[in-house]
This record gives sequence, C-alpha cells and structure tokens, in this order.
Amino acid sequence: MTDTHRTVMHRVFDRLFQAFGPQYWWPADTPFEVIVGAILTQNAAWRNVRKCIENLKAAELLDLKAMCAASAEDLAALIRPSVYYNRKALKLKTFCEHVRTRWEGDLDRFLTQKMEDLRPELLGISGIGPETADSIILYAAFQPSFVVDAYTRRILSRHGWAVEDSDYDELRDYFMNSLEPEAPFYQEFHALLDRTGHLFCKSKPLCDSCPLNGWRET
DNA sequence: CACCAGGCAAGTA
DNA sequence: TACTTGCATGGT
Repeated sequence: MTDTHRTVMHRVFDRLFQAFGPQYWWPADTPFEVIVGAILTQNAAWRNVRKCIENLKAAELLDLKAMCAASAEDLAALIRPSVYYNRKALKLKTFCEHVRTRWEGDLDRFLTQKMEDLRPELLGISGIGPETADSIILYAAFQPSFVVDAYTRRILSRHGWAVEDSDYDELRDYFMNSLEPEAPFYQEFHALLDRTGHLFCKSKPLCDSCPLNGWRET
C-alpha cells in the first residue's frame, strides 16, 4: 500500500484519539472472558452482554473447563439478555469443546500459536465468523489482526472511501496493508471507530459534530 | 405498539 | 456465487 494510504489512516486515527482519548478496550479480566464476550456480543448491545458475563461469573462458569461441564440449557438460561441465547449457548459449548479436545484445554497454547494458524482455526469453528475471530485474535491473543465491524464499514463509506462493494477480508487488508502491525495500536483504532459509530453513525448520516468531518482538509 | 441493534450459518436457486 | 432467512432479547 502506498505512503498516502498510511498517512491518511494515521490522520484519521489521530483525529479520533484527540477527540475521545484512550478507550481501554476490551473490558474483561481474562482472555477467556474476552472470547465469551466476543461471541455473546454478536448482533447484541454490549450493555446486555455485560449482564450475561456477570451471570456466568456468579455461576462460576466463566472458565473453560467449567463451561465444558455445563449443559447448553444451563448456559442458555444465564445468557438470555444477549439475544439468540439458545444458539449462543451452543456456540460457547462448541468453542470450549474445540479447545478441550484439540488443545487438551490449554487456552494459552491455543492463543499463542502464530496468527496465520490461529485465524483459520478459529474460522473453522462453527459460530465464529471473521469479525469474532479477529476480535479474539486482537483482544484475547494480543496479536495484530484488524477488526472490521459494521460501524467501521459505515464510517469509511460516509467519509468518502469507496468501500461499498468490498468484502470483509478486502477491508481488513486495506487497514493491515496501510498500518504497522502492532496489537495495541489496532486495539485502540478499532475501539475508537466503534465509539465514533455509536455516537455519530447510527440513524443520522454525517452528524455535524463527528470529529472526522473535514478530515481531508487538515 | 413498532422498530432497531447488526454477526453467523444454513438454505435457496 | 449471490441472495434470503432464522436466531429471539431489551431498549427507545
């Protein structure tokens, strides 16, 4: 990717960082908690996911072995607020079962394999698509895989990037070919884009106070 | 009450 | 390959 792409991406990052400051993502105590949150937040509001995490924590099920031992029905009852709870209970079970059987339950060894191996393995687990896989790689494994969510796509499109027809991997490549692969930087960038989306990119197009307005001129 | 949040997998042609 | 549908809660 050209030097101008890199410069443009950094300019966008700087604007958002100056507007909002550090975001302190992901809000979780352990890598396992990050993974559970990544699955539960699919098509769900984070405030509801937080309740689910607290329910699981209170039931002492926020642990890979404990979750393997729990029934899908019991998990479903605890994660009701996350939407699609029956489906997500199965997704959690499927993930835990995968790590238990393929990695003898060693989550740390699973997450510390190199990204080129980890990403396809995650994508091969039913219930984990590209956005969830990249969230896990970036925030649970601390490896630089850029997360592209619906807000990222909308923000880019509304501020003049021609990204309407790009698929997930094309957009991810767009970021990763422009930026140096540093996990803390990717973490902050995605968190800032998410915050921008929440504040300015919902129903109203191009809100007047969005910090990205006029980004080309400076 | 209607509608939105907004990822993934399976099904259709 | 491209498009559609099921999932199914809680907040506005």
